Amino acid sequence: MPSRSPASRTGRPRSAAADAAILAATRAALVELGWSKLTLGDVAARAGVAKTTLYRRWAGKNELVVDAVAELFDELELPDRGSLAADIEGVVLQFAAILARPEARNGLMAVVAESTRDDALRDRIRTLVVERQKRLVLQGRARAQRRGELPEEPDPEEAARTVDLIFDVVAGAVVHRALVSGEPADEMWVRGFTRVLLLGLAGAAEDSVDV
Amino acid sequence: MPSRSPASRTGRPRSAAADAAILAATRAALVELGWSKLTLGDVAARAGVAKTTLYRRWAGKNELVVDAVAELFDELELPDRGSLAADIEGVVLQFAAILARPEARNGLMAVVAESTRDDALRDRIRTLVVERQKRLVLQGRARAQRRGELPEEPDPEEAARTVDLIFDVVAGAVVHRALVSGEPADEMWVRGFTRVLLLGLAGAAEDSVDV
Amino acid sequence: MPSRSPASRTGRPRSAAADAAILAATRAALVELGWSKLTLGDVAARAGVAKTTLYRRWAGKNELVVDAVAELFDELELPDRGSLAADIEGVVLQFAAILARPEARNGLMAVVAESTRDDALRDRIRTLVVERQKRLVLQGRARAQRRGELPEEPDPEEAARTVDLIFDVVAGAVVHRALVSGEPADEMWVRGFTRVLLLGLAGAAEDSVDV
Amino acid sequence: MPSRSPASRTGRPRSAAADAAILAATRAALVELGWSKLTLGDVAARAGVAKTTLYRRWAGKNELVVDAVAELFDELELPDRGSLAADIEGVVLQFAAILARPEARNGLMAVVAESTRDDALRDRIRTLVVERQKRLVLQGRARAQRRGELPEEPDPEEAARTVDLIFDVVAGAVVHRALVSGEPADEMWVRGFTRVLLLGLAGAAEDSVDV
DNA sequence: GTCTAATCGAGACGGTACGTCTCGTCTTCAC
DNA sequence: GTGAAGACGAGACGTACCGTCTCGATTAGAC
Repeated sequence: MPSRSPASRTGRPRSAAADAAILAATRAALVELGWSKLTLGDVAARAGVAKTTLYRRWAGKNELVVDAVAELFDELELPDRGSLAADIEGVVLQFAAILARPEARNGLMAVVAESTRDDALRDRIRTLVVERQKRLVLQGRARAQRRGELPEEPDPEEAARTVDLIFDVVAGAVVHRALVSGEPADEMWVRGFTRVLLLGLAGAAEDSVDV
Repeated sequence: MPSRSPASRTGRPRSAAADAAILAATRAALVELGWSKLTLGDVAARAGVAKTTLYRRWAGKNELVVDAVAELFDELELPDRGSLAADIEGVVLQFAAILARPEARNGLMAVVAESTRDDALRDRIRTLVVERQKRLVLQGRARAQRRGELPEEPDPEEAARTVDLIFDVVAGAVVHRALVSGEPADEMWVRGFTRVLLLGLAGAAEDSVDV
Repeated sequence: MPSRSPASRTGRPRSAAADAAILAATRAALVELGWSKLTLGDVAARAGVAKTTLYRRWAGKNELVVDAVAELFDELELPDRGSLAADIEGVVLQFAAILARPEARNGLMAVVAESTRDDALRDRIRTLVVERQKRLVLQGRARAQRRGELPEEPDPEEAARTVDLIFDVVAGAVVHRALVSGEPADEMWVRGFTRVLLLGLAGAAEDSVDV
Repeated sequence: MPSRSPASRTGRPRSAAADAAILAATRAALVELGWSKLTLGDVAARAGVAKTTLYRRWAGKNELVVDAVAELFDELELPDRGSLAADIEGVVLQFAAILARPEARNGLMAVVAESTRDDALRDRIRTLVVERQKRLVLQGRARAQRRGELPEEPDPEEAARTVDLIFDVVAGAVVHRALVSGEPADEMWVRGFTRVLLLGLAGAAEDSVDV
């Protein structure tokens, strides 16, 4: 995901191996040092790469960390546990498990903090992390509709709003539980949370039908 | 909130005005520079104070920023809008308004990120920010019970768990909406969110009675 | 003057124009940047040549600059102004004029400085600059002998020592005047200097005859 | 000789020992590495001093090296060997001995080269090295006048011009002999050079009386 | 009305990392 | 095989902050 000059045919090509080594080194440094003590010089040294190579590909620490962290969330997948509630519980537990890893919790929160002052960075996070994982919500809804647990959505705009709300509530609550409250998002908590969420959504859907 | 040596009777006392000036300067620096570019030297200069004075009172940047940000959330209060739903909507909107201020969004997320690697810092945040604002949930429940909107809680442990869940969901969802999704937590969104939350909680309460 | 591999018959021959372009670019860079800020990458770019080409032909910055500067002194020639004193004054003024050019003064002194730690470089300077210009002293003496201003030298070893002394005194004094004292080596100064030099040499010659 | 802010009474005073350590470290680095490979970071490390301390006191490499080298020439003194010629020979030999030291020859030539592009640097060299050592010429003349070897100078302006000429010729010739020709300025060469110089000056003085 | 001790400002100190620059080499494609 | 292009590992640049220290100058309570 490092930036490349658009059309350059001549000259020595960039080493493909270097990218992977740099991202892995970044995650290792996040684990050991955390975002605020992570230095690009140290990452370069861990990756066995010169500082210039790193700066040639990434604009700075934030972009690098976003790319390194984004890869972590690609592991998420929607398990088929037979019911919508069970599926959600499964993916939420996976999400909590990733957030339990120090490189994810520290790196993610730090770049989110930085992104409050850097719109380009916020877009990068949205593109590489948030929008990318909304696939899970969409898959879950489609599967539940196939099972007959959920009706077809008549209004696509309303449907999109609901997806966003679900994502904000799920991601927000799990992150807050894990990082701010400092309590584990364990099976028991997840079951309670999922129940509230599904009942709330079901109730809200009925209401809007009534109205 | 700066630490003081326990028993010092003699000598020149610390300037009381300096504390306030330093915290205000910290917030101003957060607005202009953000957490990552904020330097204690700069804060000292803004406050018209020597670096030594600052280091004498705070252990480091994180502690200082937590103190500076915590004050912001003390403005929150539970409005009396006649119904539980309206009260919640009101306080969530206030919370969203504070999170729209750059010193709050940036400072808060940065120290949360740091706190993932520093237990003492996480405790400081919990004490000064999170636990301090749970009063809003407690007040809201008490008022709703007086109004008859909510029954008395029979099980105090279950009640505490519910308070925590509410706090995680509310704070997490609003923060995620505002900072990660980058969409405004405006009145329309807050109404939808509150409906889902209250219906979910009500449904879950019925269920647990059944079971 | 760049080094060439001794026997290379096959393949594309080296561009002859490139050599001249590189030396000219080197002088231009000396004027603009001076020796210490001159970079080979910049010279290559000015000459419209790849860095590889430059490194294939010169071992480094010092060798390149010596070659570029040495060409400047080939302009010197002994004018025929009718008398030994006038001839010397003429050539000294020419020398001073070259030393007034920034690429000469800066490039020459810099490589002399470097040569104090690099014997190969000192030899290169001696061969390409110093020995090459001693021709002027030899020509001047021969012409003065034809005119009857100077006697034939009986002792060739003593004659060589005198040539060296003259060269050290002339070159050294003019360089010191121009670069260290920072005063112009103008016609008035040159006349005074030449008078002292010739009277000194004449007196020394008489003495050695007496003894 | 490092620059100091003119009137600063408050704050921690600068370490006096650091100056001496830095200048000594500079000379040691000149011996080992030469001017062009000398780095300020290395000098700081040798002196047991932080880079910032060095940059706080000197503007850059050139200023530092001038100061470090200038101290070397303060060792020069005019010996009393009984006659003007012998005194000159003595001091020239001392000068040649200093120029035989690598830190002097390399450092001096390098800053002279740099000074061709930096007027402030040229003034610094002139003040700290050249003008400072003209005392030797003045002492020598005064002593010779006391001995009756030289007449009193009637015209002070002419006298100053002669001092400058002597300095250019002596310093220039010795430097050229030692650094460019690469031959030793040994006793034999110095005797020959001194004879030419004194005879030339004597002859020129007579001439100007005649005219 | 001292004495005394901790405060205050100022700023130098030894460090560390920054992001940029240039080095000289290497690797690729085009002629 | 040469040349242009440009990536590569290496390492110095000069700057900015770090958190500590050393100063002289205030302060205010204890004596």
